[in-house]
Amino acid sequence: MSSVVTRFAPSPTGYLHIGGARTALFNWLYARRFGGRMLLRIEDTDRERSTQGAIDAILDGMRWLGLDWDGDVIYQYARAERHREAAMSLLDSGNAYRCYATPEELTAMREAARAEGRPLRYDGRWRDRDPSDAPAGVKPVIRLRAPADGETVVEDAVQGRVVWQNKDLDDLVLLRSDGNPTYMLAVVVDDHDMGVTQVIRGDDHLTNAARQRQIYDALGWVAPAMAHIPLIHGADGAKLSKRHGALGVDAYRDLGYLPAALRNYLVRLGWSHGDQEVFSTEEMIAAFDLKAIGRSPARFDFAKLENLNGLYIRSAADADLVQAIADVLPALGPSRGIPVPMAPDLRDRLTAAMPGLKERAKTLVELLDSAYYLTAMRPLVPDEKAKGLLGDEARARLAALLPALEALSDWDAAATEGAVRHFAEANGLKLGQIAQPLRAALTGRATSPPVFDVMAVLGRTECLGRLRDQIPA
RNA sequence: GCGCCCUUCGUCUAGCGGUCCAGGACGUCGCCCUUUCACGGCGAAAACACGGGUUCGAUUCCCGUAGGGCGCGCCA
Repeated sequence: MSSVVTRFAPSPTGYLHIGGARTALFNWLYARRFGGRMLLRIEDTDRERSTQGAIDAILDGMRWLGLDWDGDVIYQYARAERHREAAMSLLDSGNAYRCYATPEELTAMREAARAEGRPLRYDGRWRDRDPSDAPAGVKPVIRLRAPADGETVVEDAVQGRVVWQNKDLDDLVLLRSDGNPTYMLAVVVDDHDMGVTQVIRGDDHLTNAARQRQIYDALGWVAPAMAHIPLIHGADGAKLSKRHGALGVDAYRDLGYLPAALRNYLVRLGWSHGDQEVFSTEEMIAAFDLKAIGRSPARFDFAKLENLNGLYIRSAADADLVQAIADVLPALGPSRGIPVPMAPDLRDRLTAAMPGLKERAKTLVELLDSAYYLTAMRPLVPDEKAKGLLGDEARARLAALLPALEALSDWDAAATEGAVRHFAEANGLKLGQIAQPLRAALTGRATSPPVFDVMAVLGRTECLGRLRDQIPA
């Protein structure tokens, strides 16, 4: 009874995209669910395209999402010698052979096949050829001598039993002509050596699973259990591209999404647990199950993510939200009118205003925008809608109200509300007729948290000042 | 072209042969609450791709068709 080992194995050729993030999440949940470990392996055998920047972005993305891995990060390329060994042993056992076909030759072969409507597969031209035919000066690749007949079967935890006829699978390259392993070989050797018991990855790898199964068999190893999860599509149903939501997770952070909300959204994309929509991390771990993963691709829906994010914002602690804003602030740039880093007194006022603000924001960015009134300098510049609320009549009312506010000894929400309500009653006004101009004068906007709460946060001096700014001379 | 996979409201999904004139959530619309906007509450419209079987009975099982996706690299 070996304990569960999963792995997340991104190739460092770009940021951690949303599909990769979900794959990581599922691997993480599965490992946590069964008290196992999740390993992280960077698949950097493509020396041309792998970059340190991408590695950093992936690691940062996972940390931000709260997905930790067990043990050290494993770099696949560092294990190339071990992969070569495996290829050589396959050569020795007759399960692999040298192929001297040049890249140009193979391209021509594929083009001819395409033109004639034949399958685009390597034709095995060196499979049984005598080594003495080897052309001089051509460095060979090493190919797997895959079984020609019969079938290859993958028992997939999500896809079920999937069967390929071996005649439809060609002899894949194990070792390139420069002696470096291919992905197909490296994955098999690494998963085996790392003791991986459960592979969970995107179903773009399903065909690879069959070919990898053949390598396992040739090596005489037992293949890990497989689970191929459906891909995430864009809102239009087409493959997720940069045009849709295929942003790096760092972009979601900068858009003002909370990691917990993104995790919750992602886990419900393709997976379900009855009618439950909201999951704490603990609940997710307790409920996660490969069997409940669907087989059809899911479309990414920003509206639902936003809704969930709003829910997480509303239920977050005020201080945590202020900290979260402080954290994204540098990425948002100076255009928000808030100095970076945030001054301590602003932090305090933001925290005080948070109960009213968080109720009406779906993202941290909205939260920040709605805090405009806290940071705005006198005299405020009202936006168009606020201007509409500050006509001559409204400003005259504010002028009439001013003395009552000035006379207040206590300045809290209850006191100001009492004064304003009394004023409205005495003048035969509906509360909105005075509260709305008040809001516009104090916040420069037509919408805000409850205006008496705003007044309490802003304080007497600032409020009276902003009111006088609007009163006709 | 060949192989594999998929197909329930606009979207994410529940459903594992009768409980389904199909349930939940987001979104949309309406009403209520209300100093604005939100939140919250109540309600509405909205789906089993199509055609054959199997069965007393199919959303559920099988086979086709159509549509979509993925793969077919000395990329991963």
